[in-house]
Amino acid sequence: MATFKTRAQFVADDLRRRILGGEFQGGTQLRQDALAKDYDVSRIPVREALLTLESEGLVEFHAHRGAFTTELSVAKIRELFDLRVLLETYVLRHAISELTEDDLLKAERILEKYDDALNSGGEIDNWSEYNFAFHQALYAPARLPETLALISQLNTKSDRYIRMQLLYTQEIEKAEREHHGLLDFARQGQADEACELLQRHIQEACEGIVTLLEERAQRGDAD
Amino acid sequence: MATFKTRAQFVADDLRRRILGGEFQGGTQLRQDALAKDYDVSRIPVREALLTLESEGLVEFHAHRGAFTTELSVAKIRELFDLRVLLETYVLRHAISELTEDDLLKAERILEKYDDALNSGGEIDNWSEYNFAFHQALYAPARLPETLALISQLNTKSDRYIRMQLLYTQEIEKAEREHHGLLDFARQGQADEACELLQRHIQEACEGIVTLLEERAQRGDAD
DNA sequence: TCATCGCGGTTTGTATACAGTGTGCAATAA
DNA sequence: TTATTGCACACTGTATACAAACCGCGATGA
Repeated sequence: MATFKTRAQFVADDLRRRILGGEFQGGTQLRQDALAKDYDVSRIPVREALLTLESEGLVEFHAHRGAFTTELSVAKIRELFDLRVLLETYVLRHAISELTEDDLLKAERILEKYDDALNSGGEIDNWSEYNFAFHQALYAPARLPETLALISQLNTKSDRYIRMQLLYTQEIEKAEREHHGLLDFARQGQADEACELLQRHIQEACEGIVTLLEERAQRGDAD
Repeated sequence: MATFKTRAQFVADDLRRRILGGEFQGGTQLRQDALAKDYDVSRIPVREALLTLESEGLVEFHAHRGAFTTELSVAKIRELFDLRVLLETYVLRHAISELTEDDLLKAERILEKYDDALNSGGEIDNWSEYNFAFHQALYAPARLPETLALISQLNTKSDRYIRMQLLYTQEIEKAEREHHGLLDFARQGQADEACELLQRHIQEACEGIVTLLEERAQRGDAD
């Protein structure tokens, strides 16, 4: 497991972080030469990293023109979040019927760490990771690895927008309350209630993002 | 759109065809050098092709050990088909509420072509393509491109097993009848009935594959 | 004025060459 | 005989070098 990273993987991981962190505007071209100099490697591992990111939906290749960061339309964002509702409620329901005490403890521990981080100052950067880790922990007992991989894929694609919303609105506390609610329902085996809460949790986040994007579009903002 | 293929894309497309066609046993190593000679290109485009196929789930990379074709466990196959049911009934329901006469005609035309191919002899090789084209045509009116992309991904991953089932059992006629049934329900706007049929259609194919794999495992077959 | 063509520079795509890692076999010792 | 070490080979991962495609700008002509 501790298989040490190849240069291409390293570049892919770091570039993913930078893209999700909002360092590039949507649609900007990622010059292979510049990236190669950034990381002090040749263009080969850079190209391979970009291919990986393409498969994750973060960049797009155009033959002989290179790689560009992607930008999602409002319609696509809505579609992704609808898919998340479909897949995540599906897997949550399966998980709840298989939950052990140990699973609950693990999820709880992540939630606590996240609470601490929240109280000790707004470390928004890795909030996104905590958030996803909590959801993963809650879903893991379902033992549906392919499904979890799909969910992970959808989350990666929409991650930039989730972060944006958290930066500009103060919805973290709300998300936190809902996470506690999810865990409580799960502990009591109330699958229907948990799924309903999860659905609202995802849909309201989506609406928050959409209104933010539309406000921005109306102001003609580029930043 | 007629953007001409790069060598890497060409290799990826052909290699995908070969893998899905069953040319390689699951788990066999794909030597970059050998493939490069096969296609008379250098190893660079071969590596990029393999990376693309990795993102499609057809091969797996192990650092410093190369690429191996994947093999799915029965549990994973079941999981993939369950996901197909979930996503395809979801998108079919959306499609039916948006269907135009034109959409129906397009789907019908594909079905007819497929009927012809079936009557004029068992061209199983591209049956798989017809099958997927028909489903896509039926789903297209939903206008959910991200969802269709996910469905396409799931189909690619399970394609090898679908072909295997078709080769060893005589289920094509059954699938054909069900396709006509789907189209009829769609035409009449009977979403519930269509989704139920679709669900059976997918689940029974899955069971066929699973029994085939289990028979094979019991016989200790390698081929 | 505006469209079209062509050319040079820039950037991507690919071949070749080299470095680093894993693997298997042989030699050695217990 | 069996376990272990070390070496050689094979293959992957990456750097460098070259070929080909795109893009922008200026010249040319209607």
